Amino acid sequence: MSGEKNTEAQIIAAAKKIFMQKGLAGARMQDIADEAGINKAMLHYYYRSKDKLFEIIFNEAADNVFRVLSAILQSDMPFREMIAAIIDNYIDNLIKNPYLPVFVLNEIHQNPERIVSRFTKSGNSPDIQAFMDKVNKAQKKKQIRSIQPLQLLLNIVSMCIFPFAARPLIQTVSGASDQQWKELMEERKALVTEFILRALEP
Amino acid sequence: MSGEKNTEAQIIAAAKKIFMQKGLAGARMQDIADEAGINKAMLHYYYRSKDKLFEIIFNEAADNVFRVLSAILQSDMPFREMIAAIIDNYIDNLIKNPYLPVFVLNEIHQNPERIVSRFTKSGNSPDIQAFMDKVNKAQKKKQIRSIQPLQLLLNIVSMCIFPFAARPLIQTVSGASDQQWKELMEERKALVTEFILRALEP
DNA sequence: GTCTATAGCTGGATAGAC
DNA sequence: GTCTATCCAGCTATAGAC
Repeated sequence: MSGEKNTEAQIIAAAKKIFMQKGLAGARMQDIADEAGINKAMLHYYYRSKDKLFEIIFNEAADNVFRVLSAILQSDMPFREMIAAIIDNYIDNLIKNPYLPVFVLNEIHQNPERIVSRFTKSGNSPDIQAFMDKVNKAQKKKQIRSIQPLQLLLNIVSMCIFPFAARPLIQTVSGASDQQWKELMEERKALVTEFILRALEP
Repeated sequence: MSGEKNTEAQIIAAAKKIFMQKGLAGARMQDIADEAGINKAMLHYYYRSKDKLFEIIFNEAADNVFRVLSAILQSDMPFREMIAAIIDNYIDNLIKNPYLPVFVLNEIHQNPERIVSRFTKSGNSPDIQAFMDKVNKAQKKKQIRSIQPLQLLLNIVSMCIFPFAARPLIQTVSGASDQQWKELMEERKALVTEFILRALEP
């Protein structure tokens, strides 16, 4: 009875780290056990199988991706503030979770059904319709020029997420140190917001 | 002597398909053999090991990613045309190679040294400096407003590549069919170009 | 060159002692 | 609950016949 809750949490933390870095196929139960400072048998004792353990980690990660969007879409800030909030929150979140994009993108790609079911399961799926309504409303009011809402949303999340997915490549190409990388991403918060708002000027 | 050159090419084509979809860790030599219509032993006869075969496929894919950029960066078109050309070529290329982004991103992430060595090996590494010079020159001429060139480049490639990396998620969220997806991406060529040029207006 | 058979190893999962 | 030992499936790689 010594570990129990504690061991459980340690396993989740270790699994998160390993799965995020190596993906489902690349991760080894032994890696996770080592990371958690226990042995393989315990993993099965608590979480039955590799797949079950993975599912927990993946769902948590997928929810994380959605949550950032949906929280903001549900609020009713003015259009420009909403854009700024989406970008600020995404980039902040990704600075804290650098492996998230590649992990989620890769596993979705390997098994698309996973994300479909997670999205349908509602709870915190982002309300895309609400976003579209807001864009259309801002257009009617002549606050922004005409643009297809889905394409705008793609532009926003692309500019937020992609640099993190391509980080090793970007650091190689640009020769940026880890410190410079962080500064570059911090700069992006204001820069991307301004970039988008300028592009939308009527 | 029957197959020879032909068999070799068949193996590469099959390996490309399987590795692109499943990645290094997820792919099985048996999958590749099945796809090529031969048996496992042949793979080793021609390419020695799984790692060697993978390296060939990965290098080809990485070069592809770089080539799109470097060809345009080497030409000396006017600034606005260069932007349009980068976007057109990237999106066209990705419509033809939908698995490319996730594959390259994921494998770079698993083993960053791979891309570093590929980039250093020159040949067709994109000339980032040339891009930066062009942006600075356009700024001096007051053709565009002030922006850090690297950030601009990130914005451009992000908007081109990310949607393809996130395709299953986007189709789920938006409910787009495969046909609608293709139309959406075709639309993006003009849309992203206009979006960027508007954001850069002085 | 191409195939079948199999060696040799890795890794997920379980049995059973404590 | 936790550990050690072990089973067994699946995989890469090779040996050897044709």
